Amino acid sequence: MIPAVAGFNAFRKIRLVQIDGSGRRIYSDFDARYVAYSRNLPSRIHHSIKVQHVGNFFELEFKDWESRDKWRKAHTNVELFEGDVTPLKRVLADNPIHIGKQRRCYLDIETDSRVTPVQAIQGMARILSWAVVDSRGFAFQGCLNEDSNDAETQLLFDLIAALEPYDQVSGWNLDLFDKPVIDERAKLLEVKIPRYWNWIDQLATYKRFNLQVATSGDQKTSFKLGDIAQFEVGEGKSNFKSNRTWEEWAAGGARRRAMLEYNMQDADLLRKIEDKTNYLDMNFTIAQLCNIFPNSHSLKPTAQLDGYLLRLAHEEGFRLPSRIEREETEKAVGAFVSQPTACGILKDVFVADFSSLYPSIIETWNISYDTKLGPNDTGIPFALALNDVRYRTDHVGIIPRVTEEFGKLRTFWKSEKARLIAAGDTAAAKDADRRQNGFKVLRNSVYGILLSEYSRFYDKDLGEAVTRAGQWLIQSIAAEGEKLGYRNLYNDTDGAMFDGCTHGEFLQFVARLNDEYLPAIVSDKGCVTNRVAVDYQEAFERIIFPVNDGEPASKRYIGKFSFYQGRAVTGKVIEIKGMECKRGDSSRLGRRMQLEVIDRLMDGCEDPEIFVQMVETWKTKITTEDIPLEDIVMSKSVKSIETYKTKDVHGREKSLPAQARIAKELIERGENISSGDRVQYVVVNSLKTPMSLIPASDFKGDFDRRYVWERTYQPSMRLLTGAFPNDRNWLHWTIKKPKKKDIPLDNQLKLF
DNA sequence: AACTTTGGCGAGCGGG
DNA sequence: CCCGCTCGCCAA
Repeated sequence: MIPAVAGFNAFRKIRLVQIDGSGRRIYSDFDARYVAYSRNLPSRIHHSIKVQHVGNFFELEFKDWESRDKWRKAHTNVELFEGDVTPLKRVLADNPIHIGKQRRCYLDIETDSRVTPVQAIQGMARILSWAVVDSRGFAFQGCLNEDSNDAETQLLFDLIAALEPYDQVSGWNLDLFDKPVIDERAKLLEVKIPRYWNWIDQLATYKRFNLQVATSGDQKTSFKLGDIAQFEVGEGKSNFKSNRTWEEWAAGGARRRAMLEYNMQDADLLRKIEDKTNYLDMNFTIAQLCNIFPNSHSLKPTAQLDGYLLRLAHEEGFRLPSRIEREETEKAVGAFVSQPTACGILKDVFVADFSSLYPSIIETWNISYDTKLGPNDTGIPFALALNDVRYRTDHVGIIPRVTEEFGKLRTFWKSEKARLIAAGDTAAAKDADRRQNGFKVLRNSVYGILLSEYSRFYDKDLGEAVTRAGQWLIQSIAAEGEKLGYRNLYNDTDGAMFDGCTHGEFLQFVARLNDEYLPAIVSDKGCVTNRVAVDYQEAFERIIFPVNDGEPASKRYIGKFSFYQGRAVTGKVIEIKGMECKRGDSSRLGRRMQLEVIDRLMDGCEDPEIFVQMVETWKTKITTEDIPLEDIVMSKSVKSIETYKTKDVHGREKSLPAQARIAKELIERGENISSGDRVQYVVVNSLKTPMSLIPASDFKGDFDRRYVWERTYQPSMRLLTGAFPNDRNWLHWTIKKPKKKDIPLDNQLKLF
């Protein structure tokens, strides 16, 4: 196996990079090949297309990307495989290459603050300084000597030299700022940037991996480096004014040194964040498992699965479908979600969960592009999917084969982890843990690519076979529970909640589902092997669904566990789903008040009067006292400004949403706000339509107190209505006039 | 030579 | 006052 740390195009060649014993790069070149595979030889092949047998396929080789593309478009009737694959991906799939360990560094640059960030990424700002830190903490720095092209050229040369010993370069918002700035300046100054680095955006990496871990709303209000560093490593940025880099650089002496220090501090924060989170390491592990280089692109599931599957296909002599450009894809139906069937403080609620529902369905029904039967295919044994599409069962399909493999590899690395921990090898155990988690990530992303229009595996029949089976299974076990006299409270996708039974009864129920019921109903559909199973791991001592407009809401609840991860719980273990306190776009005071209410409710307080007092206290505080800015600002992310709908359905002009109006204003002032960035604003008058707002940075003390109270109270009100639906009129403390239908007379509340 | 999915909630906007 | 729509964010 060749351990390659990087690879890139180099004029009709693909150049792979290896590292020798003394850390020097060794290059090996491969032909850049533009190929496609076909089962049959298409008639009248032009002589410029080279054809040869490869396994059971004909390999068609074209002279370049354009000619392959043109031929594909002109011959859509010919079933071509892997006809989209880039030469680099081809080399990685077809050769005994594995992704070598990366020598990683962290990079941050400072640029001329006199031009806007938007202009800076167009190449209009000089780079004033750079800082590079590596995993061991070794640091390097460069500073512009004078305001001239020659000096900046030297600065870039020095940067290239500093990066030279590394393979992977990480930076915060690297893809949307530092990298484009460097590229543009290098182009302008005619400096050639080597191609052998894997550039990875640490912000994008953080966002991707942080999605999976439970976090509070407070942590989600900002993804600025300083705020994330504060949260992860308890260390913020200094008070250097980053919008005055030019002045500080120009002043020279101590002020210039302060700028350099600030620059270096940021680069070092990147290292500290990684040391804490290991997200870049996690991504490297996944990239390595998939035979792709660990750059920003490697964060995407399509890239990961493509890398893994192209290699597997090459090794085993099958071929993957070509990715085709689609106009637009039809929407597929997804999971089943029910509305909770009860309100109040519900006690002793039991949860049955399907383990790895979608992968287990794929394996059970053998759902794959290569097992799907057409309406005219007869005489072949099949499993019948719930969308009436049949999947042959006489061989295991590629897609289930892969989910199964991911599952087995995960099990293997889990046991390795345990073995290594027992052996006292913590470093290797950590690595094993990353691998088991990597295979979990990969296994769960397989379903996504069946319904992604950008994926070579897109097929609505495959994706819907999965989701409809899921709907059918969850509804089936919900009905089975009801047959036993349990009350089915709520279901979402793969989990069903019941009350009206005991722990022992529920254990038996779940055992019977697994031993008899599920195997029987699945076998009825023609499935040969059953991989579908439910797990009983959680029970709630109490659970509350919030209520809005008299209806309990789906996707939201608070609960206190009595049984968690398969074990009895004695302490206070709380679960909060979907509530405002977990959201980064809710009001800070709303989160605070809601957490206080949740805390009391979960402590077992069932006296509404206590909560009435709590509401009164909060209301007095908010309607009379001073409130700091941080409690008043709203924070939301924005998309790129052109993508907002400016017209309503009748074609009339309509105003943009609040966050977009603020973003637009900030962009006009020259700030660098791009898709995914968050903006902060204060509502000055909520009675106007549209509301009057100001950017948080303009705050001088003027804000709408009524609005702040509504945003604070509503999240708690809905929970209190859920807990005590008939004891109080919780609308009493709202400021906007209550609607008639909201007056909570018993006969007007549905469902209970 | 680059984009995992659908379901659902609540805020805000504006028309009828 | 009600409703349909968009948007951001979360559950799975």
